[in-house]
Amino acid sequence: MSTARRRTRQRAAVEDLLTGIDEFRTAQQIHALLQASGERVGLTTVYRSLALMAQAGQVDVLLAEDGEARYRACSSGHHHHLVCRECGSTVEVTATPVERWARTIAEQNGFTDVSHTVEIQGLCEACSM
Amino acid sequence: MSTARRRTRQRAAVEDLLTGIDEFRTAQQIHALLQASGERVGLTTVYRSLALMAQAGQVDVLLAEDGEARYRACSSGHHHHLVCRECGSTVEVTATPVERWARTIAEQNGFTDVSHTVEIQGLCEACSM
DNA sequence: CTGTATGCAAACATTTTGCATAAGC
DNA sequence: GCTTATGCAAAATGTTTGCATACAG
Repeated sequence: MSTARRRTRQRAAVEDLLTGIDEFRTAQQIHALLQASGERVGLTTVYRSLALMAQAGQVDVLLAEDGEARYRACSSGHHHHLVCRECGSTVEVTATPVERWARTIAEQNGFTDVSHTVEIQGLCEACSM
Repeated sequence: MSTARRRTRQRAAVEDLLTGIDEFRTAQQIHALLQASGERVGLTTVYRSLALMAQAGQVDVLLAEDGEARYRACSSGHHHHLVCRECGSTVEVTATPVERWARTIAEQNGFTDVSHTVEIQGLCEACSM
């Protein structure tokens, strides 16, 4: 039953790349970056590694408006993102007041088993110049 | 330059169907429902109609975790949704405190031109029984 | 009549899967 | 050596587009 994860070159490559970037990147971008840096990793493997990491909570997944998923290495624990529309750079933020608000609203409407999605988009300082 | 929208049978069919439902539905579901009700409308047209309506603010679009877009006729004006994970039924909510919070957080981090995404998921009363 | 709308089929893009091979433990 | 991981090619999915035809104004 234990997932018995194996440490392979390609898996490590994905992890290493991801920890070196603090912006959200698509699976295909990550694949391209690996190729560019000389690592030979199949696109399939990139997808599979990202899926595993996401499940393990090692990366955060964001669904963009064009339906493409974007990945980023993130601190564990519950948090939300302030993302730059232009360059994809990210600030992790906590939203304690929002958490409370969400729960209250949900309860008032008879909803249970509540979760939520909060995200702020904008232009970061560098990109707004 | 004016878009000169034309009133066609199929366009009306999509609008009518949508106003009769208060749950989020995918384009393909909408297409299937139209077929089932005897209306002959191409899937392409459904997509095109929904895109137009979304642009005009007549429907709200939601991107699900599986990358599928979901549509729903909505009140105009800025609002957010409390959605049932199970049946897709929806309650529109306003989030004034959250708006303020989002703006503040963004400003504190030097972000401008701010927008946000807020959504609450849960199980509605009917589905939690 | 002129130009927008439709619908089919084909194109597209992203992600997933089947299966044989390679490799970790 | 048993089992998981990889990688290619092919499939699956959701959506968009080219183009000839139909129809609204």
